[in-house]
Amino acid sequence: MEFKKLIEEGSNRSWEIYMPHLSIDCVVFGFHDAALKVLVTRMKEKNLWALPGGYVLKTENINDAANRILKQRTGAENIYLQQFRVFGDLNRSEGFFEEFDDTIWNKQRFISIGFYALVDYSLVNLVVDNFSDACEWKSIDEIPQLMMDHKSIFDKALITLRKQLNYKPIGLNLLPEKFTMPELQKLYEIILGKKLNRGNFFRKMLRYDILLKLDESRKGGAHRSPDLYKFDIEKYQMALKNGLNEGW
Amino acid sequence: MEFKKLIEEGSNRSWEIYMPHLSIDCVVFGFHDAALKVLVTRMKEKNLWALPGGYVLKTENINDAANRILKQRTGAENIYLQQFRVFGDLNRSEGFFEEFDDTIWNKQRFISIGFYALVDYSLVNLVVDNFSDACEWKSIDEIPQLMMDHKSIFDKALITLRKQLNYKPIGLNLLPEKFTMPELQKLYEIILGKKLNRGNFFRKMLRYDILLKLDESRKGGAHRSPDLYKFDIEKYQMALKNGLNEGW
DNA sequence: TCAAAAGTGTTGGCCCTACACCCATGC
DNA sequence: GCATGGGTGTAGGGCCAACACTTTTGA
Repeated sequence: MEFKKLIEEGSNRSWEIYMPHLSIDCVVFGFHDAALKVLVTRMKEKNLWALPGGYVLKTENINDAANRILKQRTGAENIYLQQFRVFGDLNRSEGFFEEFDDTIWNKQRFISIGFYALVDYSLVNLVVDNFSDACEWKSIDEIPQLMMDHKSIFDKALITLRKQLNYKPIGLNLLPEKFTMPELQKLYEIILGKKLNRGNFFRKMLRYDILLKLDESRKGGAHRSPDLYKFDIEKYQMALKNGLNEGW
Repeated sequence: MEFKKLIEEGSNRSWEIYMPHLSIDCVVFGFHDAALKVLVTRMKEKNLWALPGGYVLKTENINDAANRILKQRTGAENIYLQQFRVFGDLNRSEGFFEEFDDTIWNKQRFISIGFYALVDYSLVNLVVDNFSDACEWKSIDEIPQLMMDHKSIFDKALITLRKQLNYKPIGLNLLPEKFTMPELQKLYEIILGKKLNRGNFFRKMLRYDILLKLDESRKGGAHRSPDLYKFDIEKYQMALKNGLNEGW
């Protein structure tokens, strides 16, 4: 059984180079075809879907590890990446790797740091690694059953993302450089899972003062050509740092 | 040297019962004398202040560990306790325990999960443990120098707390059961580090609809007696769950 | 009776909602 | 020219800051 061998051979090396009992799981969001997508991989043999993840080198910072793991999967660098929660319940991996020896790396208790990432769908090249036989984008409303507690990691990431909409700008990492207001609105609506009023969204977005209107419009639709915008990077970064609507 | 012995003797036991390389640090906030306070302990011999913390038993959930650690320190149970970030940089403990053997528990690399807690100052009984010779409340603007990266853990906790004010109710765990509006306002002002308008605070708080006005007032001041309030626990919990001002 | 704190009223401005109305485009 | 989607106008309400006024209390 090739998979079993892979795990067993990887085990020794893992014990050597990684922090034990510590893992990273990433919820990678992308936006495509008017849908919010999440990156999932399928484990060989097990035929089980999982969030992309990995371990932290003994000589590596946590954030660097998350970036490395994502780069291996997607080729993308300088991704918007944020830790949002630790998942460390005792029973989170119950029933997995039962067929292996207790000393096997993968069978240990793992405390996993959840990161979520926002990436430009068009810039990503998915990579299948040794332990997986598939790596795909799935719409957030068509996510297959996920292994262990990965479903709840995903849920928590989505909730966090939704909350972020209230006080942080979003879109720079999910949309192409140039985009229209209706496209941006669509992104918001899909993240939130509900319709927003067009005119009000339009003005609210402009009031945030993070957009630059371009002298072009998106031709090709059957109707009036919408104006193109891009983000004012500096103001966007400022808003990311300082928040948008903060009360008090 | 007694301290050294303590550490060395504790080491073996720690390796046995705790998850290696994983720690918990708690930023415990209390409110007293019109000041926001934080719990700090002083390590024996080292004469260095630190945030209260501990480790996670191999048989224990993360949140249970945090609760246990806090209960040992404060005697308080059912504390408002929330993880807010992981601190896992390579160099975070650089220079500590240098005089010990490399195999000693305390000298390892630790990834620390930061929790912050809100507790009723009056209900807490501070406990000095084996490794510390002091455990005290310090005002947030008079915090002594803290060991390792504990200062930045504290900073991040305070920032998180301030952000929470924008979308979560606060006070249930920091104030006594009955309190006045000016007292609640004082709490907000101290957390935020700035003055708020009295009338507007008053009405905004009432609009949140989480307060119950009592038929009593706080006698004794030299001036008009302020009305007493308490939190409507059910509505408070609802607001905690659903947020207060959420946009979109 | 007076100072100071606590409760309440008032005003103008901004944002939000909702809906309506134009404008542009491809058929 | 017509349907449709995109940009803009507008009326009403709520929240907000700022400030003023009134009430209550102990000295």
